[in-house]
Order: sequence, then structure tokens, then C-alpha cells
Amino acid sequence: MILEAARFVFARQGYRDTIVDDIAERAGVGKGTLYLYFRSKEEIYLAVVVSDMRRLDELTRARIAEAGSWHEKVRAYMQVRLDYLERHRDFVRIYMAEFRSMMLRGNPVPFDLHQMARDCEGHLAQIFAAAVAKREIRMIDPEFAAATVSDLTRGLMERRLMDEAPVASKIDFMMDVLRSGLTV
Amino acid sequence: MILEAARFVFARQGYRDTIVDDIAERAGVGKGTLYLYFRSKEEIYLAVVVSDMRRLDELTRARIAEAGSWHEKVRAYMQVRLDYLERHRDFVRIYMAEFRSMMLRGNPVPFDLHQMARDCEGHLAQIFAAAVAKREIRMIDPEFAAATVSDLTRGLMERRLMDEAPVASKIDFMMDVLRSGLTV
DNA sequence: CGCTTCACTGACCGGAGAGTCATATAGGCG
DNA sequence: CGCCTATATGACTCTCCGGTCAGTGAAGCG
Repeated sequence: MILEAARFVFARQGYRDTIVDDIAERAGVGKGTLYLYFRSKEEIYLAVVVSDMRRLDELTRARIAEAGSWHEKVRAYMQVRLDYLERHRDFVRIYMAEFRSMMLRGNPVPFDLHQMARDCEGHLAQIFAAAVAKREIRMIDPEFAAATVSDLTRGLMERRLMDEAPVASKIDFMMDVLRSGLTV
Repeated sequence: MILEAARFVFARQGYRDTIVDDIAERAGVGKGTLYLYFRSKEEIYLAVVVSDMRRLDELTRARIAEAGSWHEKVRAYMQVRLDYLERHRDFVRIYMAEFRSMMLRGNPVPFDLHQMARDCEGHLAQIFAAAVAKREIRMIDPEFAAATVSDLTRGLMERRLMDEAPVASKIDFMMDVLRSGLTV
């Protein structure tokens, strides 16, 4: 599968250092064949990122919906991302190492992807807002709390990608700090 | 100044998308002149990153040493980085958007830079270890706590780079969560 | 004023890599 | 089997850009 091969190569070399022949070779087809299915290198890249991103987004929604209390929901958010990472390392490498760089630099990013990232954090904020309303946690800015969780999760993912240590106990630690830091 | 110009361009385009002529043009010199002072594009890049990184490292040490309690030290760590960001946006863009990508991808990174990043987190861990020993905070893994602070700080920096909202109140919030989450 | 030195320059070179297209091969179909 | 369409291919082209170097001009000097 071409996308398979592309993901593999992009994850290791990054967009600019990936040469199209490498993708073709890994996919076991000729370079010309790639251009039967995609119009350009960029189109291949986007196809890889978008499909995986959608899947992660859906999984996140589903798992959060299942969870009950606010901290179960927050934990679900962290857990689903770290589980996803285990199965889709290559995608996560691309997302973390390249996609965030593009946003940081203010490069044009396909609009729906940008949107998806924002939505996800908005979702977290709603969870916190609800918990505040129900007095389960003290008065805080839900946006700040959402940002905090999102930052912690990204940190965990990056660490997991870089060194091989498992992260389960680190999730426990962070959830622990959050709960005792946020409850009334 | 050539480094000035290089930093400006690299921060906006990234290493691969920066063309040497752009640096020369911005520096107001001919391309040949660059090669009188640097052997290659890569050497220019490293010169930019290394010098700035050293300065940030020294500042961090100094400000942490001045601080008294564990939470003042931790706050100093966050604050010094966010202050540095205000004065040196271009460097921070390069560091955040590119340098971390290289490490994530496992690309060869000049050894002392890698080391410097690790040291900094070790330093944080020592602060937490000392606080635990003095019973100022509950029994926690100092490494985890250090990782947490480092992740939160990075998150703040990224947000500050992307949207224009000031971060002072967010530091307050995070320090607040940390203190009530960690004290006995 | 000639001569030397030296910082500087930008036209040029060569390699790299994205995208193309003439050709080849395989699978229907009459 | 001949013919036609599908799909696949990799040698080729064309552009881009890192790095070079012959040349320029200004400054210093006898």
C-alpha cells in the first residue's frame, strides 16, 4: 500500500528530506505509479495525515463519551492518545514533529486540520466547565485547564516517542496532581 | 550581522526551506561573503542555535539560584523561559519548531545541545527531590514532576508563539495547580 | 602614483530531486 | 491468436539551490 509506505518514510525523514523515489521503492512500485494515484508529493503527504487525524479524532470523542466523571473523561483523553501512539507511531511522529512545526511557524495548514485540533481542546474545556458548574472542582478557567491537559498529554507522547519507557505510571501521576490540584 | 539575518530567515522558513541567497540578501551582503565566515549552510544554522541556547541555559541557572523556596524556583524556570521568548522570538521558533522535531525523529543532534536539554530537566528534578526530602511536598517521583513542569512550560511557550494572548495569568494558574497538587 | 592585499561579489557549476511520458506488459474479448 | 485497453514503469527533463572562484574595487604603502 502506497500510503503505508509514505507514512513510514515521512515519519523518519520529514517532508522535505523525503524523496519520492524512496516512497516508491518502499511501496514496491515505480515512481510513475505514485503519480497515477496522487498529483504531487504534497498530495501524498496530506492524504497520510488527514486520514489518520480523522480516526484519532473519532476515537477521542467516542472514548470521552463513554467515560463518566470529569476526571475519567480527562483520563480517557490522555489514554486514547497514548494508546493510539502505540499502534500508529509513524503517524504520531509526523504529527508531533512536523505538523506542529508548521502551525508554530504560521505556515498554511489545511484548514480542517487546524480546526480539528482546536475543537478537541474546546471539548476538554467543556468538560471542565461542566465540572466547575457542578462544584466538583474549584473555580478555574476551563480554557486554562484544557490547555494544561493538552500540554501534559503532548509531553507524555513526546517522551514516549523519544525514550522507550512506558508511560502508564506517568499518566497516573499527572492525573493525581490534577485531581488534588483542582478539587475544591 | 549575518547571524541576525540567518536567525530571522530560519525562524520563518525552517532549515530546509531556507535558501542561502535569502540570508545573504537580508544580511545585505553577497552570497560569497557568507562562505568567508561559515563553511556551509549547516554551520550557519548551528552557530545560530548554539549561541542562543547557551545564553538561555545560563539565564535559567542564574534565576533559579536566586530563588528561595521550591515553588519560587519552579516559577523562575517557567518565567525565565517565557521572558526569553519575548526578547528572542526567532530563536524560540527555531528551537520549538525544528530542534524538537529533530530530536523526536532521532536525527543526529549536536551532542552538547542534547545534553543541555537533559541537564536542565535534571536540575528541576533536583529541586523537587530536595523539596520532598524537606517534606515540603508529598512523596512523588522528582523525575515525573520535572517532566510535568517542563511540558507545561513548553505548552505555554508554544501558545504564546501561536496566538498573541499574554501568558502571565496562565503561569499563575499552572503554579497554583502544581502547589495544591503537590503539597502534603 | 603604481603595486599589493584583502574583503567582497555574483555568475556559474554540478548534483539532486519532482514530475513526465514513451514504452512495455498483462489481461480481457471477439 | 490478433487487437485493444489498463496499468505500470524508469529513463529523462527541467528547475532549483548549495557551494565555488575569477574578478572587482577600495584601502594601505613605499
